[in-house]
Amino acid sequence: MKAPTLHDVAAEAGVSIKTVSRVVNGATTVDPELRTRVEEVVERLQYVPNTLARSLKAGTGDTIGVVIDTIADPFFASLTSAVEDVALEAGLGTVFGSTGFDSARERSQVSRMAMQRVRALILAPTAGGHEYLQQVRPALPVVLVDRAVADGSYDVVRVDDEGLAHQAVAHLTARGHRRIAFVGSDKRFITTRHRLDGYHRALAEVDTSADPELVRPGPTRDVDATEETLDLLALKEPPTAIFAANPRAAIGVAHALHTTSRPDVAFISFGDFPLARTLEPAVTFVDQDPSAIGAAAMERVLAHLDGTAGQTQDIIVPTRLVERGSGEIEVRR
Amino acid sequence: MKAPTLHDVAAEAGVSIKTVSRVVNGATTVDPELRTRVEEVVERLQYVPNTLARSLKAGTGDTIGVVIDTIADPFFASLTSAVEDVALEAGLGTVFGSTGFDSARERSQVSRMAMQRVRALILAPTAGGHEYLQQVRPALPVVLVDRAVADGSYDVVRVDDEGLAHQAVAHLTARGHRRIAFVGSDKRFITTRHRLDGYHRALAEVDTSADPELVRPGPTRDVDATEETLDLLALKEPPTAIFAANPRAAIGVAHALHTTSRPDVAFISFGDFPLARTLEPAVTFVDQDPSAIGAAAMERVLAHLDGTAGQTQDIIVPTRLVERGSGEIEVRR
DNA sequence: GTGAAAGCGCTAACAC
DNA sequence: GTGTTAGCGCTTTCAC
Repeated sequence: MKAPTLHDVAAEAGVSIKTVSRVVNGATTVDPELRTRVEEVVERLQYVPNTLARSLKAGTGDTIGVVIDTIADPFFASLTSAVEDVALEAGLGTVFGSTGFDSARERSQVSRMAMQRVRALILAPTAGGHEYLQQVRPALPVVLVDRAVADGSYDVVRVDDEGLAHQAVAHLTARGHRRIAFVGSDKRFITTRHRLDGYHRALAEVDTSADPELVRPGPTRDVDATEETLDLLALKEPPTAIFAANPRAAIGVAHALHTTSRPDVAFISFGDFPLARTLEPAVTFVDQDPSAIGAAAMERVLAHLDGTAGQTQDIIVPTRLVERGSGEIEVRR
Repeated sequence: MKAPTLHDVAAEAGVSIKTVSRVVNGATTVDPELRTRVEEVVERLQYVPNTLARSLKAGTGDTIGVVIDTIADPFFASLTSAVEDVALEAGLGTVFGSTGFDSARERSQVSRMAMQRVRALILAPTAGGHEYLQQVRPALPVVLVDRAVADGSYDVVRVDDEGLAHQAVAHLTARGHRRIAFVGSDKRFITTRHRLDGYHRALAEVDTSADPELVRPGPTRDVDATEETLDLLALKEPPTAIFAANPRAAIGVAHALHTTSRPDVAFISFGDFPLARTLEPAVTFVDQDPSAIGAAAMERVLAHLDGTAGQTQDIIVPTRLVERGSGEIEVRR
């Protein structure tokens, strides 16, 4: 039981294959009588046009590819959702693939998408090398999201990691904090390193250097961030404030702070998370705006497809620090 | 600057197009010398096989389609992530489309996927009619997730909404609660109605009928659930316990409960959410296990593709109630 | 072990 | 306004 083709419809309606094609594609130059006859047969045979064939003919597909760490991460889920919304308006579908933070898997996902002839690729690059991308590029516009790669020749849409981390930590130093801990998720990520740079710069501005004991860029799961935080609180000289470098880490930190009843520790998160506004005190955060990043990336893709992209761009999506209480706690005297 | 084809490689290597095809597809029956020559040219020309053409020839694509409310919902993000993991092992890619709860958009997403000749469809149906699905079905295995449609002839993978809601509410009545509020997200969803049924049954078992004032199935955003909760708490006879019918509503309820300092109100959520374990008291919940649903749905899809699917199945993924404190609060005397 | 030719479903020329 | 033809890139006979 195969799907009917243009040919089948044409035979059934007693017209040529091309006439059916015209009807299906809404051409106006078709005799009204033939048109209705064809439409009737299309309906009866349940004819569904085959995009594969169309795309093969056209030389390019009608989907755009999104390759990210994992769709289960709310940051990337929002980002991808925004990409889909913009893509859909342009009549493009969305395929996605997750890397699981593995650069070999990233390569295989990208390769699969290149074989599928996606129109363009939106990629959150892993920590690995990206020379291979040069090879797909001629055929395929690539827009990076969230982080750049060493080779600066790609379009990127991201936030100002260094600057925002600096702003957050300066927010804390302005309230007298000097022992400020840094809890991140994975030092291998360039974003974590940039946020760490901002952290150090803010401390340097108040003539302080970070106590290595307070710098924990490592955890990859919440529970680790919780453990790191518990460990920090148990130090001889514990931190008076904590900067969490991403929402995942922040959730772990928040858990530790609450289960040990330490609302006196100042706390700022890089990225919002559900219930951050509900905790006592509510969690001050730097907004990451994933959906703005996704929408901007997709707009950039459309520009490439239009041929209006011009020079390589490094787009910094504007964000802000939202004061909710936890970041405004003054240092204890 | 077009992508090179088998033909280009063949010409360059001085062999036939078929030999190149064999090499690319890893056939063993190729002269080693020719093989290396071809491989060298493939590398030099950056040849990328065209899946579109392969699929056209094969008559079917190599992706599976996932159509859900929105990928920004953590429930569906986890579900989709699990689908992708299983699909990838089977060598299949994942396309997704969101309905935005709109049944017209659902139809257009499904239609787009049918045109793309996805191998199978995993669908979380909207509230609208689904007669149209009958038409795609012959060509396309369909597995529903999270909720069924009126026509019971589709495979479904879901949890036991009625039974779990009953279990949650019975958990509350067992602790003396009789004034138990129901806060949902959208009455139009069949899942909400099933959960409401379970709610009513549990109350009936203790010879109580629900006070209509306490039943709020309507909110669609957190802020609404927050407002509904504040309104409930302000009643002359407020509820002593609240059952939130989904995580989105639960986040709203939790916010209201915490900002008004009402830890005395018992509370159970249908579905876990980040920080549910961190709040005071930690939130008791019924597990929804989205990733088990996604994995089971994809396994079912693979069975269809193997031709081993057999009868239509209604798969109920086992779940459990996790006691964390908020659901174990006894009624005040 | 290798190659020539046909055809997957469609659209874009180009006749009629 | 409508039909015929060629060919998109690939795989699959079936000869050699």
